[in-house]
Amino acid sequence: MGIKVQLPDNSVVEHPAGIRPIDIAEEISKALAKRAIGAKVDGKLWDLTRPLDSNCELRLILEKDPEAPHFFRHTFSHILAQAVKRLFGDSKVKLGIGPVIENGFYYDFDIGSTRFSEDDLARIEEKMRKIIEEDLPVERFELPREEAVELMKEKGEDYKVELIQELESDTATFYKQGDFVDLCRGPHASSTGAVKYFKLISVSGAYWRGDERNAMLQRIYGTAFSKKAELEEHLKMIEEAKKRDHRKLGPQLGLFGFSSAYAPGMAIYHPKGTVVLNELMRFARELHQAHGYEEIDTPLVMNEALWHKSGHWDHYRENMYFIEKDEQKYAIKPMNCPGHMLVYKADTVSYRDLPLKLFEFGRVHRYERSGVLHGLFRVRGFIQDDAHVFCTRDQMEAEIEKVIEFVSLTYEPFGFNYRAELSTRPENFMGNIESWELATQALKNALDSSGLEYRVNEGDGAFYGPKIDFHIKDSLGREWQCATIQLDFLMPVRFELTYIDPDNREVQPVMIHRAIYGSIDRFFGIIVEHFGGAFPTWLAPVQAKIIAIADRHADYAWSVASILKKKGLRVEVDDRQRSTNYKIREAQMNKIPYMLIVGDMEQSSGTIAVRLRSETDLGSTPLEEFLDNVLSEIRNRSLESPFE
RNA sequence: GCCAACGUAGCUCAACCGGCAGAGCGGCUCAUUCGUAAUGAGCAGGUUAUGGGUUCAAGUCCCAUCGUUGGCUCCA
Repeated sequence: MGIKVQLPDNSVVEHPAGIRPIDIAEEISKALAKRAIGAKVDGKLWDLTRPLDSNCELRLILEKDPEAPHFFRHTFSHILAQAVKRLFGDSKVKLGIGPVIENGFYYDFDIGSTRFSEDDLARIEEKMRKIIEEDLPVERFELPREEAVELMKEKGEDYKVELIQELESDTATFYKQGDFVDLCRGPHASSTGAVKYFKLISVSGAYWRGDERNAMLQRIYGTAFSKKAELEEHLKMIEEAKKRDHRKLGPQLGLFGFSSAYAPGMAIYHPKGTVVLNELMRFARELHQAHGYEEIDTPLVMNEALWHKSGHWDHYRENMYFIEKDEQKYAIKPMNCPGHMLVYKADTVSYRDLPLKLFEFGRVHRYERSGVLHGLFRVRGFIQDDAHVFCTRDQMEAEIEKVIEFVSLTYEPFGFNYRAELSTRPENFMGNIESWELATQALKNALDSSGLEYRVNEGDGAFYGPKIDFHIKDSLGREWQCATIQLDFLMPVRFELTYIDPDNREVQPVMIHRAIYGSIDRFFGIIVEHFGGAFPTWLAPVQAKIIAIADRHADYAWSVASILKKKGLRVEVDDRQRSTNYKIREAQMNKIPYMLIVGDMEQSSGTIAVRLRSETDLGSTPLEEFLDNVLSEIRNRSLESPFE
């Protein structure tokens, strides 16, 4: 019986059933067969050696194809498991799961009370290289569920047994390479010799199936690429990321610090960091004012009763801090919404007042488990640029569109790429399905008309409403969640919010909860890493450093400083008795945008010698010319210096 | 919270098998007056995270606490 196989160039070849993609590749050319790592059959990833048994479309996956890493990374994870079994004993090692992840793979192991050490990684790597050298063929086979369970029981693979028993299909797929057999959906490279460049990265604990009630397994992470250069670039990127780490740069540049003994999880902003924070807030404030938001300020500490009413007591208590005084119980706010409710309710609202937009730089505190704290990215106290838009149902979609536009305006001066995610109704939702449908559709429509790239996360919304999250891609390609737009069905009900409609009836408003920076602290951390500490001039804590060459230039340096300061520039004078080289080096390492060097020449001609942190030396420049350019650079919140 | 590693001067890191806590940078003082990434000399700086234990002797070994770092479904 023949089957018809359609190739990407639309040609169709006929072969007997059972032919393998690798055979077809060889028929086309030996070289092609050698370069192929896998195949795609009717859109599904397929092993090169897995027989084709019906008419299909076939595409070979070469090293350069985006699907290629899936094949070899998955095989790497099996080689890792095989190496661990060889080193620590087949019967001692129980396997968890070993999937492909971005840039690499991992495998979870249960090896009893033994722990992998960092040194073990080198030994395991060595053993892996040996398995690659052995060039073991990777073979796929299927077993009926019962037999599959038998096989895994026999091998003492308790976790695999659990997985098979939960399978939906009647058969389980296995892959075998030499003495190693693993339950696996596949696909894989066709032999252990077909994979090349990898490195084991780290070892850590991981709960079986990510549930902390389950056993703690040990996870080994690895990274793998098809080209050596790619692997090296990835490793270099990790190094680069370390250099840009805001936890390192922050203290180094005098921006902020942490007092782990006295305030774990709370950032302490020093003068320079506070300048940046204030600039971020000034920018946000300008935008909010221009877009019809009214700024408010609500208390940090409010009576516990408020939090019962808002529902936070029921749903968020674990993350809240409490205080008792005068036999009254108070909570430190973890969110700003209840405070905003009080502002809304202070007056009778007319439909003419809508949309009503209340905005606050709200400082919130949330208890986070010690293990999840991470620099400024995950803290226990932070400031949100938080606002609530109250509007009618008819206004809802237009208002969401405006917020999406607002996100783009806010991110523009930072040069970020970002994308959105829409999260829809979860299982434990509140309210009725119709409003959920309506709201989700409104979010979707607004996203569609924005032209923004977005992904849908079904069932990932908050219990009180659907939401859009925005993820910023930084200069190293890593993503961070910042802005969020959430519809809240719960709060207007709990606080009995109303407005008076044209027919003089009380109607419940729609409430949109949104933050653009999200947490200003996290956003700060992101831009520290994004710019590697070299902030655009409008954000730089010190915008210009005036460097006097010798003592006799100090007065002139200070007079230049005073002129610049009067124009609102943030300047410092360095008239210390150090060499010019020393002072330039220091300013350079502090990533100050402009170094203004003044000596005899400048003093006599009333100029300044401008050096950029990019090391460009502009030479003597009239003060006016410098000022005009820098002031407009700052006013425009430019990313680039006008002198570049 | 859980698993692992770690915690020595402001920072980066030494201190062998348990035997006098040290260096560079930074800071301060003095000399030097310097033209685009480090001038030289000197001085100060420590209850080795905290608390307990073992020992003639603890930064080092043991226990506890606190903190930091990497991770804790990207679902065979």
